[in-house]
Amino acid sequence: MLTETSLVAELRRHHLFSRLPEAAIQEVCASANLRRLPAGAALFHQGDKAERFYFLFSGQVKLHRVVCDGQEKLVEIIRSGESFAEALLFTGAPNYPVSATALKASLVASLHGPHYRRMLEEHPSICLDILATLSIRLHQRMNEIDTLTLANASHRVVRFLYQAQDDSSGVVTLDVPKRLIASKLGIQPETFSRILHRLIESGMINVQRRRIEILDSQGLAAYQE
Amino acid sequence: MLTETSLVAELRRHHLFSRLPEAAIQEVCASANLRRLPAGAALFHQGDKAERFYFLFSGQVKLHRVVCDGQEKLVEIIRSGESFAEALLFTGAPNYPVSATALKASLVASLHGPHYRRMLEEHPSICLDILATLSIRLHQRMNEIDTLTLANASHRVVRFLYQAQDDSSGVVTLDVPKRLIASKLGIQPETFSRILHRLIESGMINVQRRRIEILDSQGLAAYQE
DNA sequence: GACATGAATTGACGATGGTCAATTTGCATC
DNA sequence: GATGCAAATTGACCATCGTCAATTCATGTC
Repeated sequence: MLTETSLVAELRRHHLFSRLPEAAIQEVCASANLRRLPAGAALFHQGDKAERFYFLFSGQVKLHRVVCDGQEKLVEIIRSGESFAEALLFTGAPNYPVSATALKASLVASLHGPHYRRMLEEHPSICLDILATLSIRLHQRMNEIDTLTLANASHRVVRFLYQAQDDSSGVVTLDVPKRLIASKLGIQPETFSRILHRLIESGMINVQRRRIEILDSQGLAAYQE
Repeated sequence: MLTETSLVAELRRHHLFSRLPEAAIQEVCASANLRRLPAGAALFHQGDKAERFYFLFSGQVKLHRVVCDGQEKLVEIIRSGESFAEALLFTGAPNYPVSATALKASLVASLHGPHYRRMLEEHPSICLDILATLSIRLHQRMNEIDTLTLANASHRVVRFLYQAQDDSSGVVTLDVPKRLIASKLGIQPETFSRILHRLIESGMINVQRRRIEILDSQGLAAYQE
């Protein structure tokens, strides 16, 4: 049961809920739970039965998969205000394809999938919004696939820097450990470190802790070519 | 204008249209074109203005992208009965993110996106079906990303063989040239050839032309580990 | 401030896979 | 069957990246 008005108000701002009439929101909240996760706690595991989806009020959650040789692969970082595992509402897949773990202490709403789905069937106009979100995510994935098939690791890193620029200000602020970035790029932490170093030496970027400054944007672009 | 009844009937079997009332189908067909493509012909190019989406009646079409260094990357093979470029209906993206080229002589319906979208807004119940399709595709992409981040090329090939089995009969029939498969796996044709050869030598598979037979399923699984 | 723990870095080494080139095979067309 | 062209294969070589190990650095706790 989710009652606190400030939290419900935050939920309403999300596109999954913004067009639902008040009564429907109330009903969804009635079957919702609030969960507090300390840093490092697991929310669900890959393969678990998937009846619930989630909304992150505060904190940070990572979605990750274990691939065959036991290695862990970062799929996505969830930030406050975002929903996750909602795609399962529609596929009918019975299990989560990823694991979810809190990176920082987090506050999440756990929502009942089938319940929400019934709401959706009664208010189908929202579907178009959701379609838009999913389509965009599909393109993001395609972009990632591009990045991963780029021949060498340097290209991937440079491409990542481009895409991660906060606002074309030339500054990239990493909000997760570098080894997770490396995992997402499909390279080893050591390799990531070496490539950054090479870019520093050639005067293209400047790195301080988790703050990366792009000095020579054209040079980087040329490096990609 | 799409009039031929057998083609319209085929269109109706697709989930994008199956739930539309007759009148709506008629209207969609009124703004549709029929296009015949010889093998090798381009349907649209990456970056083109995206006002239309497509349905393939017969033949084979590839969706591909040109990545930065001029190399071409296979995104997807479209087979008859499938629609493509329909995700753009919802994102509002103005341009195609891929190019489409006929691999074999093909017959496609070219449908007007905005027109169809208006239909959808009037019959929102179909949206749930479309949501399901998109969600499934999202998972496929995630799987591909897994494949691509697997450490080495052999793993990718083995994984591909597993996923491409027609019906767990242990037979994989490639319906496109091997170099396109290699492209999709993010490796070079030469490497693909060598890995297949290695698998043959170790007695795990048998290759005749484009027909690959999996002899030792357990052995392959172990190879993956 | 000392200490502990995990992240990041750096070096050395070796396997993997890309590149280039030459050759063979398969397929379609005349 | 002969010809031409693209696909596929094979070999040799080398750059790249992963692995292992040691070290430094950062962060939080007592």
